[in-house]
Amino acid sequence: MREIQRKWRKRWEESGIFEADPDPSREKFYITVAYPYPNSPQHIGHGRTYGLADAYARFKRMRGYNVLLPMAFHYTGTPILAMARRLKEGDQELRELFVRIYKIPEEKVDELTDPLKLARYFHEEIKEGMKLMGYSIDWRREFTTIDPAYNRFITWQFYKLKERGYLTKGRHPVGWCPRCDNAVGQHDTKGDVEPEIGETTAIKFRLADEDLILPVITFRPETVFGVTNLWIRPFYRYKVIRVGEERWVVSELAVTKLKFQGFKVEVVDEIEGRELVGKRAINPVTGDRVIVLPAEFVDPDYGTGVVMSVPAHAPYDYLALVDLKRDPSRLEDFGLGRGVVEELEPISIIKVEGFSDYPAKDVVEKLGVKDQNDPLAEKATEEVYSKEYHSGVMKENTGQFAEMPVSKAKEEVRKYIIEKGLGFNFYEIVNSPVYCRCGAKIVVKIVEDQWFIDYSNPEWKRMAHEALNNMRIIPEELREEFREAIDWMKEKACARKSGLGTRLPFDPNWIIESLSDSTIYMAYYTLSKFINQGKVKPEQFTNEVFDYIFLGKGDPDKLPVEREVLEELRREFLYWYPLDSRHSGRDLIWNHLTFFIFNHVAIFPRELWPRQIVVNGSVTMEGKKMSKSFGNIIPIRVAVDQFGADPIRLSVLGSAEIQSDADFSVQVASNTLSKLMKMYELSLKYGKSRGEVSPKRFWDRWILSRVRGHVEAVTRAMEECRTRESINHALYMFINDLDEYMSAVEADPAVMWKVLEVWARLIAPFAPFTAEEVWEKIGGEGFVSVAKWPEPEELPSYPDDEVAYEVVEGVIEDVRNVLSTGVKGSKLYVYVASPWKYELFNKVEEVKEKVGLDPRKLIPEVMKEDMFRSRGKEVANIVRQYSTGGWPWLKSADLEQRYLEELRTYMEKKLGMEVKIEKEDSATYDPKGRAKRALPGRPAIYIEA
RNA sequence: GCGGGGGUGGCCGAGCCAGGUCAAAGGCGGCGGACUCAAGAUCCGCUCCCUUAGGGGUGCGUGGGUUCAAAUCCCACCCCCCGCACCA
Repeated sequence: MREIQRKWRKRWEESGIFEADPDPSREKFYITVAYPYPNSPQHIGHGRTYGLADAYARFKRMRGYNVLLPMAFHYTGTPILAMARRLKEGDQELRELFVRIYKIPEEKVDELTDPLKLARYFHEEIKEGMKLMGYSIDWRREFTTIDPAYNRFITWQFYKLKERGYLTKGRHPVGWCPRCDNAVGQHDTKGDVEPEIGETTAIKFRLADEDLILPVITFRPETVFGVTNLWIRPFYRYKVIRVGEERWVVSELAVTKLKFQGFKVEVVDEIEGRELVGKRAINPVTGDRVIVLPAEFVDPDYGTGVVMSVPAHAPYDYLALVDLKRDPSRLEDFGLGRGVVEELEPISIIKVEGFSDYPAKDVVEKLGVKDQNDPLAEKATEEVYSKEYHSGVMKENTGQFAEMPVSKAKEEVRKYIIEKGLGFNFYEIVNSPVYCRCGAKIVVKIVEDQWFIDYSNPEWKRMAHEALNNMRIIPEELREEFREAIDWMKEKACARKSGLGTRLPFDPNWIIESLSDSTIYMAYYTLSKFINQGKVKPEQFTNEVFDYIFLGKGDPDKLPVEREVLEELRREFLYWYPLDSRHSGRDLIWNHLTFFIFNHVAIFPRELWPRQIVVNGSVTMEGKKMSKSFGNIIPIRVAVDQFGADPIRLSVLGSAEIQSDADFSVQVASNTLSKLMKMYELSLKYGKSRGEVSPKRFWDRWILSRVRGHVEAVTRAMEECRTRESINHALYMFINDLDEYMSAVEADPAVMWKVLEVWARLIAPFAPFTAEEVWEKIGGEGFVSVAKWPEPEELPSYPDDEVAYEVVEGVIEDVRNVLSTGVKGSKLYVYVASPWKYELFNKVEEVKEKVGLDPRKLIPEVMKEDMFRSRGKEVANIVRQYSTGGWPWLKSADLEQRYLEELRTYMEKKLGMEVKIEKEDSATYDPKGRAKRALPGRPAIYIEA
């Protein structure tokens, strides 16, 4: 197998059969797959999308299209940087992964601390894997997204977007590491945690007797009406800061947060939390005086380090209050009497169906939460929140918000607070603490001047919908999801300060991020060939040149590219565009694929909008999700070495239809291999037996007819990328039939040759190596990869023979059924039904066109004829049986009898009994009177010892 | 919550759009047999319950409905998975 793979890889490469150039005489088909991100090797999971695209490309190619399938590499972004850095920092876990799972030599790993080397390394690794898998890619068009020419292309794209008013600038919150002074994404955090940013409302509580403000933050501004007290950490030094004319008390980290969120703050003093304990603060919304109480659970790193307490509706606050009531002695340390606590009672402000006035209390009791440190408290909080949010209504003690549903009040109260200057917007890391790899806690920074692509633009959305409506989506079920995705799109931050990629031309501090520089690159493949061939220099790609190539604008004589080359570029682009099929994984619907639609409609004219999107599910490994932690990721190179490219291709594409997850299993792969080997061996045996196919025997006709059926089925299925069904027919069912043929009868060499000749072509999109080898062995011309796709018409059709086979199989099954009851016998009598029953069946077939299969209508209709009416009851019974849907049957008793005779020895062999064919009407032997049970397609049987 | 997709036999999974040959493809697992000294691989048969001459019952998340006929169509309910971004 390895030898075969090597051989054909080499021949394909040398012959250049997958290199596609414009050819106006042929219809083109342009397919692209999402290019890989080279920060890890390719594994079996990638074989899904690439394998499908390749099989589809090969199929289309064989159907006569001039097919282009190019490939490039996506270097843009930060993960490559982050990974190289981790390696440099000596991350053992990562090193282990590289060495043990990715099988990278130890000494090589050290070199990969350089991000570019890392990218290049995996780039080559992935490319090698693609070649090993036999993908029919035109490598002349390869590029990376940091190539100067590509950068120019992206630059042009962004000029276009700006020109059309699709770029905007604004404020935007991001996760930020104060120590590294940089934006932090998931891959920059310890444990790869995505920092989730939430918008909270900060509410300013002013001390009653002092000019100090305690700001508190909350996700539930509407609960401000239920505040009973504030919590402060007693033994912690807070900062006193000046903000405008006001003096605020906040924790140290909060000072940083406020700065990053655009506040001008100045630290003027410090104050110990306990100094504030016992003081009264004014609830700015209600005007209530609430007491400041000490609580160790207050985390100074969360929010402002001061929190408001709403015991009626927040389980944590309720629990804290209960604890304090249970043991008020702690308060004495702060010079507070017990009375202070005793007078604190939860204030109910929300009514919820099925709960008392104090939902927090209800849920805490229901779940049996012990105290504030009980992990169940989190769950309780979620439950209360969700219940109140969705079905809660504000009570009459909430002033203008009374009777408002909580979900609405939340927004209204928040607006009110901000408009009246009683508080402000504050962003917080929801899942804090999240740590940067450097160890610092991540905060939220409001980035000013952030660039956005404005996908919220209604006119743009309308065009995107239009494009979608004219596009074929495979599988069709996902169209709805695309619709949603388009509607849901809003401004997308499209640039960041670090990472690899292209700089924003009009604001070079920014680098275009990776999802935004990969939306229309399919157009660029039509040009990259010329760059790689040296026909054009990157510097020659000016905006005006692109305008001409892609949009046909401008004066071609005034451009820095020779007229001839320029026209060639334009022709090349116009030949391949529009894109015929875009392939990618399911996870990219909500970003890449939708951006792909948006950007195409933004930049290109209607006639160049993409025609089709194909989306596939992922791959599991022996039924389990692939993940680093399971250690079940097999790099492609390792897998190919172990199982062979064809078996991997077949088992991944054959195990699931497009929308669901495929599974890779070692067992299936090795079964597949042995099936392929079997066909290969047959090609050795029958490779030279080409001859005229003149099927005289039943089995010859049958196998040819069946093969024809498989050709039809695979062709139909592949047009819709249904690889599972295709492979089922092209491999499993095909071989089953062939086995049946060969075991039933001595194979006819000419028939075998023909069957193999068709098979090699049928399997070529899925198992190209084996197909080429078989093709060669049978003396096929050229490469099977570019041979003509088989047409059903190449094979004869024998529907009667196929029906006869099913009838006989039915008989065999019935006999086995009877034998399983303990009956023993060595002779089988098979009785063919009387001719009048065939006439009855014919009649029913005819009548059912008019009245359907309803027996109540069928029977009277049939009874109109005397010959049936005279057999009244029997006919009624038969019709009733048949009206359950019917079964395959041959058109006449003679025909059925002839077939049964022809297949008599087959039945004898299968059943190990002597078989006699009799007629119902003239049975020579029928001791038990079975013959009368015979029906067309269901001969009666009798077994005798 | 909103949006999308689903619930099928021991498990995975087809079938559902176009209702009838659906006790329901295929695979895995299990059982039995052939081959083998043996194991593995391979091949053959069985694998819901009852019955034992090709029969019957139950059955495709739950409950209703439409129909001569429902895994498939309609309604309601329950449950599960995925997405909700600035990140590849």
